[in-house]
Amino acid sequence: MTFADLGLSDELLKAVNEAGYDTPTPIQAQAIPPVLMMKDIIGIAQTGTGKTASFVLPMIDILAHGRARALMPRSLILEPTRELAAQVAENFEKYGKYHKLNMALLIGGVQMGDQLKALEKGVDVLIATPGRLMDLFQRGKILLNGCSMLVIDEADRMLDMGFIPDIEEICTKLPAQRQTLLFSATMPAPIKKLADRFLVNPKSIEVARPATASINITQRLVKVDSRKKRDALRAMLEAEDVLSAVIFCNRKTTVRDLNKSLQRHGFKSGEIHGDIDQSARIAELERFRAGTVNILVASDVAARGLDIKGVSHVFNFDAPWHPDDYVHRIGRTGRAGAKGVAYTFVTSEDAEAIDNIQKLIGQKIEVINAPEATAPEAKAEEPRRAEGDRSAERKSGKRRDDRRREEPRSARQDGNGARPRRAEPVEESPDEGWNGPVPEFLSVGFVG
DNA sequence: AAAAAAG
Repeated sequence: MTFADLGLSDELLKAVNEAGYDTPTPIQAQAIPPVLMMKDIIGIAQTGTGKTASFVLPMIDILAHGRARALMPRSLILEPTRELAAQVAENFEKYGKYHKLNMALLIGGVQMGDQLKALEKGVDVLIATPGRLMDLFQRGKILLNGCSMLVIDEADRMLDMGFIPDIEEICTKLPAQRQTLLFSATMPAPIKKLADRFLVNPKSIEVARPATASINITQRLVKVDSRKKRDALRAMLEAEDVLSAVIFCNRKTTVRDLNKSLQRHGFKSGEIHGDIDQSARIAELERFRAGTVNILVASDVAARGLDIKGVSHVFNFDAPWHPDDYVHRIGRTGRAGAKGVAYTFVTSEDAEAIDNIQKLIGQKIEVINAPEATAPEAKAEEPRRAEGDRSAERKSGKRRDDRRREEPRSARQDGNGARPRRAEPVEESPDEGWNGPVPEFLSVGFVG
C-alpha cells in the first residue's frame, strides 16, 4: 500500500514524497479514500498515528477546485490548543505547496490584525481554536455559511476543556450540507451525542492506541523520594544519552521552578506552560526544535500532539493524575519509528495514579530506583560540592568526565561501569498483575 | 488536586 493507491492527486503525491513519506499509516489508509468520497468520518485515533495527514491530505485535494470569497472560509478545522492549531497549519503548508490555497490560523494570544487581513482576502482553510473563532464571529468578521467542510479534532480533549457548547454553536452556524470529520482518542457519551447530532451516516475508523502499540518507547517507573526529585533528575540527565528531553510537571509553578533550577545547574533548558505568553511559547518551542535548548520543561499544554523530531527522553517529573495524559506525554518520544525512553518519577503518593496508568495501557511498567536513592555509599564517598563549583565546572564543559573519574568503580558491580549513575533495575521485579496487590514501595512509602 | 482556552 502506498499513497498513490489512495486516490490523491499527483501534485499532492509529489509533496508527500518530498516530505519523505511513501507508506500511509493505518488511519491514513482507512480515512483518506472515504474522505475523498465526501463521506462523514469518526476517527478514533490518538495523535502520533498520522491522524493529521489523514484529513489534511484529502482536504487539500477537495479544496483544490473552487475559489474562496472574502470573509467566507470554505473549510474549518477546530483544534483544542494553539500549538496544535499551529501544527496543523504547518502541515497544510508542507503538503499544499503545489496548490494555491489560502489559509488562516485563528488562535488567541496573538494580534488579530493579520488574521483579519487573511479573512478579508478570503481563505480556503480556517484553522482555529474555539475562543478566537467565536470572538471573531461575534464581531462579524467571519461568515461560516460557505463552509462546506468541518474537522473537529481531539474532540475528547475539547470536552475536557469545556469547549463542547462552543463547538455545538459553531456547528449550527455552518451549512447543513457539508462534510464533517470528527477525531477523538476516546468516545465518551457527550462526544457520541455530538457525533449523532452533527454527522450524517459517519463511517467509523478505529486504530490502536500508539502507547499500547509503540514498542519504540522504553517505559520505566523511577522510585524517588519526593524531596529528591531534582537531584534524581539531574543525575539521570547526566547518566543517560539525552539528545533532547521533555520534562512534564503537573503544575505551572513546578515547571517554572524546575526550569530555573536546571538552568542554575548549567543545563540548557526552556519552559512552556499556559502562563507563558503565546509569542514566547512559539519562540521556546522553536529554540527546542532547533536544539538551542535540549531540555523543555512543560505543563500538559505540551502533552498532546506536539510533534518534535528527535526527542530521546520524556521525564514525568510528576506522575500525571489522569492516565490519558500519561499516554499523551510519553508519546512525545519514540515518534516516527525512532527509539525513545519514558521515565516516570513515582513517590509514595502516586500509587493510585500509577495503578490507573497501568490499567489503561494494559501492562505493568518496570520499576527502577532513582540513582540518588540507590547509592548512599557512593554519596558518602563523594560529598556534595557547593552550587557555585558545580555550575562553574559545567560551563567549562568538564563536569561529566570529572564525575565519572571520581565515581568509585568498586561500588558498582552491575556491569554498568561506563555509566555509574544510571538508574538501575530494582532487584525484585514484582510479578503481580496490575490489578493485583499494590507494589510495596507504593503503598508504604520508603525512607530516603 | 491542574492545565487549557477569549481578553
